[in-house]
Amino acid sequence: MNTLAEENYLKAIYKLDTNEKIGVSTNSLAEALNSKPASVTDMLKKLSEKKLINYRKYQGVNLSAKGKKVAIRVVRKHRLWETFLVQQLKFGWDQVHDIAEQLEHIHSDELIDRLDEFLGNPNFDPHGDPIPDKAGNIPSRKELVLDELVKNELAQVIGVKDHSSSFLQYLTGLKVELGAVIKVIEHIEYDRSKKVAINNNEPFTLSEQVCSNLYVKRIKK
Amino acid sequence: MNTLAEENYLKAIYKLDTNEKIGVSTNSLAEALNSKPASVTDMLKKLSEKKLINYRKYQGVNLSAKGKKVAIRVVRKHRLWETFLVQQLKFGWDQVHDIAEQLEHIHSDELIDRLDEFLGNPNFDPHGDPIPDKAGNIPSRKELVLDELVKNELAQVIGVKDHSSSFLQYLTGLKVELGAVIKVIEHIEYDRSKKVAINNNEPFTLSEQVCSNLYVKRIKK
DNA sequence: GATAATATTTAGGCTTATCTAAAAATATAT
DNA sequence: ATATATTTTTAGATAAGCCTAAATATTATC
Repeated sequence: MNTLAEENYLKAIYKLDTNEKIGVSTNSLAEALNSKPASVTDMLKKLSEKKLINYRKYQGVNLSAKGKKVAIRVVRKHRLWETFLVQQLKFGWDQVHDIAEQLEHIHSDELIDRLDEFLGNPNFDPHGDPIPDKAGNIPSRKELVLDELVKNELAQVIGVKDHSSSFLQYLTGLKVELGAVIKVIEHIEYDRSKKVAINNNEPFTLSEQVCSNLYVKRIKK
Repeated sequence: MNTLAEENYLKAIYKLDTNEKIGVSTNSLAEALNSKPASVTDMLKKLSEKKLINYRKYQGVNLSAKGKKVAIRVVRKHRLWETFLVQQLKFGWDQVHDIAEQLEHIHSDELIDRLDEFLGNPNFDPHGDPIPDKAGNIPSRKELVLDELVKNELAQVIGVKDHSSSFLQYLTGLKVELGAVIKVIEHIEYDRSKKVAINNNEPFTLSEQVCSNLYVKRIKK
C-alpha cells in the first residue's frame, strides 16, 4: 500500500503526463505539488525503487504500468467522492475539491466499489471529468471546447477544464452549468470573446479564456 | 488543526478516561494505541504544550476542555461515518470499524454536518453507541446489560460493549441484532450463562461473557 | 521503611518527507 | 562552440512520530 505522499506524486505525474514521449519534469512536479525540486528528486528515487515510475536522472519521469494503476485508482476515488458530495450531500461543484482531495486517500476497495454502485455507477463527475471504472477503464469523448464553435452553433455544456472555485462560482452566477444548452450568438474577432445565450435566455459575453475552459458537445438545432 | 496522530491520542485518552479523578496511564495508552510507552510520553509532552491535555509527569493525563472538544468531534465523525456505511452502503456492522477509523480524520465541519443531516441526525450508530451532536452533546441512556436481567424479563437489544468483528459476526449468526427482542428463559447459576429467545424463536444459550457485552432496554411484556 | 517490582521518562536512533544551498548536468544563445 | 542560463541533483538539516535500552519514579511487599 502507498503512502499519502506517494499517491499524490503518482496522481500529479499522471495529470502532467500529456505528451506521451517526453517525461514529466522535476520542476513542473514541484510546482504542481507546491514543493521544491529537491524534494521531488528525493521522492522520484523512492518511487523508482518501488517500480512505480520510470525515471532516469535529468530525463523526467513517466508512470510504470503499476504506477498508472495506482494513479487511476486515486483519480477514480477522487471523482466518485466528488460525485457523492454534490449528488448526495448537495455541495456546490465549487466546494468539493479540497474534501475529495482528502477522501481520495481512504484505503478500501470495497468502500469505493459500494460507493460507485450507490451513486449509480456514474461515468462523469460534477465537473464533467470521466470516472475510471473498477478495472481502470476511462470513459472517453472527444474534447471540444466552446472556443471552437462558430456563430449559431448549439451545444451542451459537459465539463470544465479549469477547476478553480473562482471559475466555477463565476459560471454558477451565469447559470452556466453542466447540461445547460449554449448558443453562440456572435464571435467577436477583436478579443476572440463570444456572445452566447444559455437555455435561450438573455445573451451575454464570455471571454476567450472562459470559452477555452468549457467543454461542450454539439447538438443539432 | 490537529494531526492524525494527535487526534488518535486524544480519542484514546477520551475513551480510557472513565475514572474521573485518576489520570489515564502511559502504559494503558500505549496498549490502546498499539505503541510503546516511550512514544506515548513524547506525544503527551506535545499535547500538553498545545494545551490539549493536563499532564504532570508520572501522574497520568486528562483531557483539557479544548482536547475534549477535539476528541468528541472525532468520535462524532467516526460514528456518523459508521452509520453512513451501514445505513447507506449496506456494510455489515462488523465491517465498518477500520474504514471509519480512516474517515474520522477527514477535516471539514461542513462535510460532517451535511452528512449528519443526510443520515437524518441519528442519535445512535450501528453498534448502539451515542453520536455526539454538532455542539458536542451526547445522547445518554442508562446502561443496562443483558447480564443484569432475570428470568422472564423481556428486553430490546440496543448496543454492544465489545466491538470486535468476531463478536459482531457471532451475534449476527444468532440473529442478535439491534432492535431484536430478547427474552430471558432461564439463568444458569453454575456458569452464569443464560438461555434466551430472540424474537420468540428457538431458545439458545448465551455465555456470561456475551451477556455482559450486550446493552439492552427493558420492555413490558 | 527498605527493598523489590512496576511504571514512566530520558537518551539516542531511525524513517519519511520536507527544506536550503551548493554542485553538476542540460539547454540556450550568441 | 563556448559562455550563460536553466534545470536537476546532491549534501546536509529539520520536524514528526515512532523505536530500544537505560535511567529514574512510583507503588507494592515484606
